[in-house]
Amino acid sequence: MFREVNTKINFIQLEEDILRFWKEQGIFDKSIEIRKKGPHYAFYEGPPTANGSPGVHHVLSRLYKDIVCRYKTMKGYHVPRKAGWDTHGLPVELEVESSLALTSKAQIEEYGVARFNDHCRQSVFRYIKEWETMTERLGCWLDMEHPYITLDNSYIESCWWITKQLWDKGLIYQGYKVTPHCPRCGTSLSSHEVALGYRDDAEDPSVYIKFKLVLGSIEEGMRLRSFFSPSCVSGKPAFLLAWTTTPWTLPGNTALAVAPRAEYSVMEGDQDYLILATMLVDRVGLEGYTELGVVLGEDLVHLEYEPLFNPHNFAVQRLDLPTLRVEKTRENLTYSVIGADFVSLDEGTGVVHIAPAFGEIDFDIGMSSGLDFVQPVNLEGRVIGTYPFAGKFVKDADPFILDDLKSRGLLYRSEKVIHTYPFCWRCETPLLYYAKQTWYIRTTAMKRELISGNTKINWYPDYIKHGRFGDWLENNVDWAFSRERYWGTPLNVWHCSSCDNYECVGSVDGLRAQSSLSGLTTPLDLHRPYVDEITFACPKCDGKMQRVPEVIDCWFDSGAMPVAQWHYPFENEDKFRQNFPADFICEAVDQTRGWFYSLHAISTLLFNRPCFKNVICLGHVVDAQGEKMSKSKGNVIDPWAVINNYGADALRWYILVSTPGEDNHRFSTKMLEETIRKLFLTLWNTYSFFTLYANIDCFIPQPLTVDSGQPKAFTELDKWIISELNRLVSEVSKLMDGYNPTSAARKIEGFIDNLSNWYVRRNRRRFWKSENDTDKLAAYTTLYQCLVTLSQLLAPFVPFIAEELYQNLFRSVNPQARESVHLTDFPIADEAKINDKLNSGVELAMKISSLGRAARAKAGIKVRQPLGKAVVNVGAEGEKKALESLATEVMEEINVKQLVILCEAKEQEEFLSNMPDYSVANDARYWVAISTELPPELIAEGVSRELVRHLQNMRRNAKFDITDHIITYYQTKERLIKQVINAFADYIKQETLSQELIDSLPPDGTYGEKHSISNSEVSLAIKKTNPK
RNA sequence: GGGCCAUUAGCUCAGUUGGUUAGAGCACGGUCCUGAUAAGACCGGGGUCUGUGGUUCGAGUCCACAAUGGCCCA
Repeated sequence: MFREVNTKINFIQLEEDILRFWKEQGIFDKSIEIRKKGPHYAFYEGPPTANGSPGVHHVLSRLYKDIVCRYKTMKGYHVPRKAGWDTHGLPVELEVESSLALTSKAQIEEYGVARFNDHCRQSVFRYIKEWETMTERLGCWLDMEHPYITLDNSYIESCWWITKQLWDKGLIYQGYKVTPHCPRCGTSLSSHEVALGYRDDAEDPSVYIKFKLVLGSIEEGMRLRSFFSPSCVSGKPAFLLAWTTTPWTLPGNTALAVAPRAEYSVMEGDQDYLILATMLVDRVGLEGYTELGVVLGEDLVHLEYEPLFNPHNFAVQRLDLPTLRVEKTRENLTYSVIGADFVSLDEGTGVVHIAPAFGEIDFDIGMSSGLDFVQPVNLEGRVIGTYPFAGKFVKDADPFILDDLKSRGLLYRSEKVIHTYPFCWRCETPLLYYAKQTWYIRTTAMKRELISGNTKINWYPDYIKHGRFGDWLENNVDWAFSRERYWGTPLNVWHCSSCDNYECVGSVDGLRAQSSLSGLTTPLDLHRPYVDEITFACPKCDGKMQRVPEVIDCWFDSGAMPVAQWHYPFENEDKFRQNFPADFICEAVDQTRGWFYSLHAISTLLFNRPCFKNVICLGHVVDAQGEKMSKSKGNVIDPWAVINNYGADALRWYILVSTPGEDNHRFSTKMLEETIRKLFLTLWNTYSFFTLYANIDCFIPQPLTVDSGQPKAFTELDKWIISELNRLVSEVSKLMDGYNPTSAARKIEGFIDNLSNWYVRRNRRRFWKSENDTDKLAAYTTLYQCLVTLSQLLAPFVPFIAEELYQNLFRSVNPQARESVHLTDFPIADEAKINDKLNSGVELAMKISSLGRAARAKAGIKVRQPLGKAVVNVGAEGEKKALESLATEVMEEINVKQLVILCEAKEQEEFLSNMPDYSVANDARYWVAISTELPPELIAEGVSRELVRHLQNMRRNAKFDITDHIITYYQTKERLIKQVINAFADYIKQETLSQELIDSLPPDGTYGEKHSISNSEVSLAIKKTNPK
């Protein structure tokens, strides 16, 4: 006997029970243990940043990982799933900063780095707990008891080993380069962090600045000379007109750039001359100026101009590039005009202000052209020196700078502009492009290997490979991987201030081996500030080696996980080898530049090979309107709310089925509810239907094949659904092997629809008929096999409901059954049972039935009223045969006594040209004609069916049990009804489980109703024969 | 500014190598069926397959350009 299954189901309760069962019996561990001898399938968990509660948008990748790993496990693979937590980084620091009300690095240091980092550690562990609870409740199996945690000493030590490897290969260098710098956080941002903070509506000054030409620098013979003939030299001054949106960079100006090939106009006004690109004269709009003449950009190159602010006058150093030597003070400092390809003639003036201290291009050209380097701003973004606006934050200094220039007649025009500008993604401070020393990994040295390694990776969807990721690799730049922060893996480089020697130490033992080591604490904590205390003797000069202040980018931490999760190479060499490279990883598309890249880069640099073979790249979960979910918009959906209302399976299935993985997932609770109705209730009702009747008949499942037992008992429909089942198994396996769970799940949904709405509906009679014959057994066996196989097919997707089906249907009656559906082998399709002809035959039968019903509806004849004949056309002999073998089904569906199938075109035409009492419905290929003749015997039969229907409804209204036998009383004046009851007595009795049909007043204690059938009144009453 | 992806019914999505009248679910109106079903069936309204050009005997599908949205990069 199967446990009784209520048609009303509380999925929440069910899931919690199953969670308990898994936990108590250690099913997850067993699922890995029993596959130990199977082929290994390596999975890498992309560590979630433990810096916030998980939202429904985090569920997506958790889910896909779980589905694939569960599937592979059932396919016989050994799939350990080590959890991981990304615990370092600026986001953690920011959260702690705000909780401690600290607002700057100075305040953190005052507060104490040790205490500060302690808070970071605690904050992280609080969130990890939340993530664990959520993961478990979702039914995502992950070994969270043995996770890798990036803050562990062992993890850090492995990171150190990696940097040491790269150091030894000469792939790490300290560069003086421009990086996007957050003056508030006091650190550089990686390009992916910068990308998070672009704002399209940033308002900035848009100013035109006049740079005074040194007319004496116009040499004899230059074209320009003709415009500034001796008379002019003593007269009006000449200016180059430049445009900028960052006035605060002007004190750092050390050159102006022009496009050598472009034409520049010399414009004459009352007071002065202005020079700018001819193409842009109209755009700039020079009122009161007339064009004096045109020269080429190259004619301007090498001209000298006066700096707006001579740094020497404001106590700011002037350095030489590329040597960075301090230049001597010069009173009459002038700078040169240079020619450059990048000068755009789309906006501005065609004269570009160059400040190598700010801006990547500026710095690069400074390096290559040997410009001066003037840095008038410190790392907090404040102006230094003795400028009138010194001490101000750069953006606040802008108006003062402009006032200053205006008072000196150097500001041509000042406007505002709305444009795109990057802001710090966490604290919204405007980023400054700032030249400073940073540690780099020379990824460009391995660019070719990065690209060729990528060709060996299977991307899902595949266009990421050559699109987003491929492009990213093609445009690879060195990885700025140091951060001037506190909570991170400390950069393991020590510096000797005496002889400027740098040493990279790749392990704790490596430190211990240094002479005169001091500061290594017990217990060991490799974080700041403790690690900063570690000093040792310089092997070159015996000076004191001190660690550099930087920590490592946390993307480096996560990218190091293939190595560091095992504390390789210090231990676990076997584990590392076994799990490298990964067979499968999966994250959202934003990780192309994040984790996907850091994994690939580190692996390529270390081992010259990719470290993952297959990667699913998911879209994002957005709200029902397609908007990104974010705390600030307030449209984040709490996964707990969804789970507590609908259950984890519902959430899983909805996310999976509603949208293909790579697309954005619009999350709508309304659609989720629809999903539940569509799949879960259909499946559940089929399941409950089966157990209900199987228990009534004491069905004991026999060997589960269609051809065992009594082959002749299996009907066409049995064979059909088994054929469909095997086709489903085959398709689902193929799709899953191709990492496409969404399509796989949709196939299952289609099958369940067929099973419930065609197989079960068409076969109901076989289940409730009274004889316990082989036909009935065949029906049970077939449905049983479908449900048991479904439980296995569904297991990776909706592990809870799958477990319920399996436990009740299979394990309860099989003492040897595996303890859980998740310990079973994924079904293998029996290709021999897939009968394509039969499949398309049934499809045709469905089509014809549907047209038949349409034809009846047109004629206005209820389906319950039997009709004589239906005539259909088919295109080919094969179709005719297929339909003939399913004629009974079609005839029952459309309730006709005879089905005529016309195949020959001639027959069809003949029939169509001469059919008096038929109603026809058609589609592009087929038509179905139904005879509308109603002879008395058919009307009588129709009445009998009306009677049966009313009696059935009465049974239900009277709350009789489905197996209760009854006695039926009737009273009517109509002869028709009486005749029908007599003529169809056996039929009525059988259908309604009536032992007798008595023409009399009902006795007391019966349930009665009055009905009108074809305008004939009848009173009916029913009574159980053996009321309890 | 550049790249990738998407755009099919009111909504959510299918649509195979180009080939009959472009489909499904939800929602709406009507009818029917039903002792598993909160389900299902049939009919109806609802489509310029985002637009414009091109290739082709034939384009939702291939190509180019454009628009809108999303993501990524600057």
